[in-house]
Amino acid sequence: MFIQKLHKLQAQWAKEVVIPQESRLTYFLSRPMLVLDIQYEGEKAYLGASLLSPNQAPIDLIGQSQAGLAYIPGLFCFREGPPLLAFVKKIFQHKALPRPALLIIDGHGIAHPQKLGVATWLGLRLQIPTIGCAKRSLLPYHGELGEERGSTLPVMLQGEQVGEVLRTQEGINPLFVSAGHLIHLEDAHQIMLYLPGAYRLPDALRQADQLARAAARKERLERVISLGECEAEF
DNA sequence: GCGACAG
DNA sequence: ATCTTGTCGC
Ligand SMILES: [Mg+2]
Repeated sequence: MFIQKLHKLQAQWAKEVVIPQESRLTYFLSRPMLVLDIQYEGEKAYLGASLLSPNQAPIDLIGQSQAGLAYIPGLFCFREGPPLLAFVKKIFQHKALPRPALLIIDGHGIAHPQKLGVATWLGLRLQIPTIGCAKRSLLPYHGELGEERGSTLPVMLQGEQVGEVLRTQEGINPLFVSAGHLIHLEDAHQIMLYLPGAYRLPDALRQADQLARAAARKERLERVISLGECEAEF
């Protein structure tokens, strides 16, 4: 069946994932990073992004594309991957925008049954470091998470830690962080805690979500760069 | 076999 | 994700 072929593709791609041993935190924190999210209206995909550069105001970006497959848990990369890829490529081509050295995506990286979440998929396609940040876990985890900000619990897969449950604000439900590609969990952890914000989700993710939502409602936005239609590649 | 299951 | 107002609790 078609679904089985997609699983096989994921298993094949998972072999290409690179999780470095060394930290590059100082590098990541000194370069622009792009935080992404999507909203849908039928098959239309509306993209929103916050481009963060050190000591500069965030740049708001929106765009539109077409959803990939219907949503199937575990095969999320085939739905959101293509539109995200088209959007990011267009951002890279835009000569007036700084080129991000890291992408943060609303979804999982390798904290996935096949170690192929949407953040990993996008990292592989672009060969750029990516972090997956989800609001719910796909994999089981156990233990008592501390109430203070920064508390974590490991998310395991076949004896290997593939992600973490991370409390970003005291007494607030945690997020699920995992490396996507070309970065390790420790750096991803530090970066998620470094991102500004007083709520469960870092401000940049909230902003990306709101931008995508505003784009879906076709609102007239100021100080937002619209990249228009982004042709999704299968 | 059944239920769960990122967005 | 989306359909959608008020409402309960800190
Ligand atoms: Mg989302």
